[in-house]
Amino acid sequence: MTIYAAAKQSKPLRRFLKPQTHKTHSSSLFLRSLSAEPNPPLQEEDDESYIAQVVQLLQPSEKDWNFKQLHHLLFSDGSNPSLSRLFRITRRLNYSKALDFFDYLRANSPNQEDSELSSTFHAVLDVASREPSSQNKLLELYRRSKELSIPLNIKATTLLIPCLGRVGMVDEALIAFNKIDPSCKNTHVRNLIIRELLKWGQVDDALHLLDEMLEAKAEFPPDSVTGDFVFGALLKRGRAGRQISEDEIFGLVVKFGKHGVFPDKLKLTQLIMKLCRNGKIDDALDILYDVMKSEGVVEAASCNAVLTGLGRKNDFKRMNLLMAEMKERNIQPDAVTFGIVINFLCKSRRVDEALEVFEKMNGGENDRFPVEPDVIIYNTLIDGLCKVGRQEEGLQLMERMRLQNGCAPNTVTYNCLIDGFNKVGEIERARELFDEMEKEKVPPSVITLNTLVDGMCKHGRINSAVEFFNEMQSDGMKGNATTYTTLISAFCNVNNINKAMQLFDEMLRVGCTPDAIAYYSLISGLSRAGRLDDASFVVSKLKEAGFRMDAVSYNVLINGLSKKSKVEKVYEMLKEMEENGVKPDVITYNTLMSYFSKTGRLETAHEVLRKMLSEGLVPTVVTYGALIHAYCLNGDTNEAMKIFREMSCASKVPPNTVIFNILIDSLCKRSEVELALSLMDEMRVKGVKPSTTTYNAMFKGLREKNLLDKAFKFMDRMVVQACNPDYITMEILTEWLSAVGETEKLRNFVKGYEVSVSSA
DNA sequence: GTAGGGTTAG
Repeated sequence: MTIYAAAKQSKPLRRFLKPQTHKTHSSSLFLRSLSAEPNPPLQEEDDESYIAQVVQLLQPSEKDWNFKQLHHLLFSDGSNPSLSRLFRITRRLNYSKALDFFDYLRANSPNQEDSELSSTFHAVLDVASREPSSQNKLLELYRRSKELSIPLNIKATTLLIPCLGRVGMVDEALIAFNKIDPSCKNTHVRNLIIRELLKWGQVDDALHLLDEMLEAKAEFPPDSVTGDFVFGALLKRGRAGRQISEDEIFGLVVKFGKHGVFPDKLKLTQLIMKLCRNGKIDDALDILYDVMKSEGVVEAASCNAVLTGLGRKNDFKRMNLLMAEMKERNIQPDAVTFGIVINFLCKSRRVDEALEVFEKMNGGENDRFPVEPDVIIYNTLIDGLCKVGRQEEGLQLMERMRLQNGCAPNTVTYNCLIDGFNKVGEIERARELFDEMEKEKVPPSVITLNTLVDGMCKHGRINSAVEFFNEMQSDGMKGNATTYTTLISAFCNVNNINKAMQLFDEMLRVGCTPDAIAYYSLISGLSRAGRLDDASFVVSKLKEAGFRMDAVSYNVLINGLSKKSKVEKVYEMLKEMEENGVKPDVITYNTLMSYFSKTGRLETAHEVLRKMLSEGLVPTVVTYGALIHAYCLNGDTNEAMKIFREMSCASKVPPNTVIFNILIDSLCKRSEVELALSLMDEMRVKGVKPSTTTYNAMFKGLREKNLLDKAFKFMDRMVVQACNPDYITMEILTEWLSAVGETEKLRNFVKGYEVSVSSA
């Protein structure tokens, strides 16, 4: 509908254009119009001939107008013609004539009123809007109206707002809107101005006007058009102006709902997705239930969006409630709905429940709408099975897929299975599956490549991995950042830093852009290898590439630097962190504390602890470990024991094996073996498992006091607990037991492990 | 629906 057609339908104008037919009138006009029916009313006939005459007079160019006759026709009885007549005359002229006529009226009309000017000006605008290059003409007219202070009526403003908006003169549009009489500000004109305000990012102005419309008893409430573009605007983001917060979105949707205006199916789903993405699941659910209750159209997609959000929050209870609600309201679940539930169960390692849902979805007796599982659902299940080590069942499910029409295994299916066999160390089976892909004409992807490369790396076959990568490359497949990161990390882990660096260079050379993870991995590898200059070089490259250092990467560097006692550099790093707005975390503080503790700087360690607490960070078992270690190294086992007692009761951080090890080692070294033994008991009582280090410390202490029986007891316990001795254990025991002629016991000890290995 | 990464104490 054109703007003109819309105007024609609105009431005030119709009153001008049509004969008066008010039933309460007993005037002659009323009778005449009645008697004239069904023929055109006389009034209109009169108007028509009058208008035709005036228009005729206006046909020559302005200088040739018959001003006398014109004046006579227009103003002969001393009063101006009706607004309706002027409007209709003007609308029959072309743009330039209309403008001339308007100027003539302004100059000559004897009793000039705002309404007359406004109405005629509106007619000029209307003419302009239907001519070529209407945009420029309207803008010109707008400027003119300001220059000459011509008041704009609602119709004129309605025409001008979109035109001003189009060229970004949104402030002017708002001024024009504000000048309209409040009682005329109908929904249509409000829609126009709000739309422009939103378009140009003037969110606050828009929301303010919207609020007026959304009031409970608003005179001009929102309509479906309002809803349409407001909901649309709520979905867009990152455009000019401030962001509309999720809370505002929720509030608006609710208020629209109170006026019976709801987002359409698609927008509802998108709004819900947006809310869910930002953690506003409760709001998303509220909106969904609102629409359901108002009997709006809700389809599975909207419910699926909420189900996804609930799944992410691990809220299985409400997932079930929503599905029950869907059933009640006859909202048919689709494959995606089942996929979400199955995926949730698989990711929570509840694979058997996932399989139950799967069996029910198309075969269950109580389901009115059977849904065929699709490839994605099969793949989800196969991945779920593989992730809990049931890759054989995964294989069976793949066979079952082949039996279902249109559900052939694809690349993802194979990738999941290959990863499954990799994770349990069955590299050969993984490789066989890869070969099977070629036979089955399922193309491998870069993920297939990376999965196999990772499997080989994780099982100590880095060279095979490189070889395989090269083969794939000669087959035309390209690696990506993940491929290189996998290999780089693998080489770092075996301390082959040069090879790692070489791969990084290769990655750049072949035009594969490293991502942040690639940089982080190399930085970590270099730091751990003590090559801090190389590490900081890579840091500079990371920054050049536009990535940012995060707390973890700084921690890696700080740890590396403190291991090399480069304290000044550590402080430099801390300063840089602050400058870059990266807050030190618990691990940063723990790293610092353990460095100062190890180097005997107890006071500095305490200072770090104070700072950490003042930052609101909660000490962990590692924090206590560092502190206890510091006191032990200072020879103050009493204070160490005091902290040990405090940590479990006051701070509720239970000590772990490492804490006990520190204390037992220190006590044994100070010949307080009895106390160490009592800690061993405490470990048993508290269910903290001793490690090889624990036993080694204990054996050293016991040897000093020659407490053989106790040593034998611990040797038995090590065997029972399958706690493997290391070379230190063997050194202590061999030396001690040989010296006292108990080599038989030592032999049995070693044999015990052989037995446990063979039985396993 | 599938792949890669880095941090602290003995």
